[in-house]
Amino acid sequence: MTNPNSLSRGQLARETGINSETILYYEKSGILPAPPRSAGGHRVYNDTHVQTLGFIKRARGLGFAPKEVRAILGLHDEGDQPCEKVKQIAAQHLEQVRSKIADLRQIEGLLSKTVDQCAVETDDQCAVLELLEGKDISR
Amino acid sequence: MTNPNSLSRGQLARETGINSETILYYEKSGILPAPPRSAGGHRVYNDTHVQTLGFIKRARGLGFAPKEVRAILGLHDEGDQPCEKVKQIAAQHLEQVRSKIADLRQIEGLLSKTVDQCAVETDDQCAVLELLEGKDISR
DNA sequence: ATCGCACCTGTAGTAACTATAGGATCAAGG
DNA sequence: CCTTGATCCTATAGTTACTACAGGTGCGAT
Repeated sequence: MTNPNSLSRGQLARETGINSETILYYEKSGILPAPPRSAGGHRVYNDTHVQTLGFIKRARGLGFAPKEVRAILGLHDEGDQPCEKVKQIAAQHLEQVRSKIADLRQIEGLLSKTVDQCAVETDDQCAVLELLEGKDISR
Repeated sequence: MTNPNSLSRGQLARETGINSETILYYEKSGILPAPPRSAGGHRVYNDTHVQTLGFIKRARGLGFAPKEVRAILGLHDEGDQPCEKVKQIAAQHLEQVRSKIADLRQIEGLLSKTVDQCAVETDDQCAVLELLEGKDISR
């Protein structure tokens, strides 16, 4: 039973691998619904919170910005016709991911070339520094 | 003369494309040396500031974290034998870039597959949502 | 000399958390 | 049953890297 239906914040944190302070923050920021409370005022979470946090974690893991996650979760609740909008958000995100990959590839090429060059020219001047100083290192 | 030797903060901002408030912030955070002042207390920048800001901008553009930039600039000043340390920072950064690319590639694959699938299965359930809900979409 | 823009300092806001302080509650052991 | 220690509560502050504002002064152009 990895899914008991009554957990404390600490248990929820351990269950989901999300920092227990972060859980409070998620509640404050409206991304996680406020759970019922015990007589003494302690939060009592259940399966749906485990699921929602899992959703958030996976989405963040896929690089969706918190804003996007909020947007998706919001749609989820509204019920309208979420698929279209979710797809739209996902497609847009996919584009961002692709352009980020392209950027990083370029950076990678430049950096690796420079670091290699640094290994060759023993001392003279640092190729990395030259790159950062805006010099043309293509020689 | 794209490089006059006496510029105001606004001019420096325009010259480098860096927000003029950010220039103040860089000074406070120790990444940009404090310039001399005019009689009335206004900052008077010069070429070296233009260069340093350019350096910072390029490094940030290459994805170096501000911490790393500070580290590199610090070495620059200390003079020790910067090349080795700079190379080390750059190589480490390169590794990070590469692993980020790998992560993003995986995300890209998953997302694009899912979005495509979403285009096919007209309505039923949203494939993107199913992915985020942790279901196995590989079918 | 004056007008208005740019500058000054200092503070607050932003996002997304993380951490702390001081006090209350819960659950387990004696 | 009652104590004790872990966990929880709220509220506030710190973090990073900026951005924005407020209220007041300097600077350059007319």
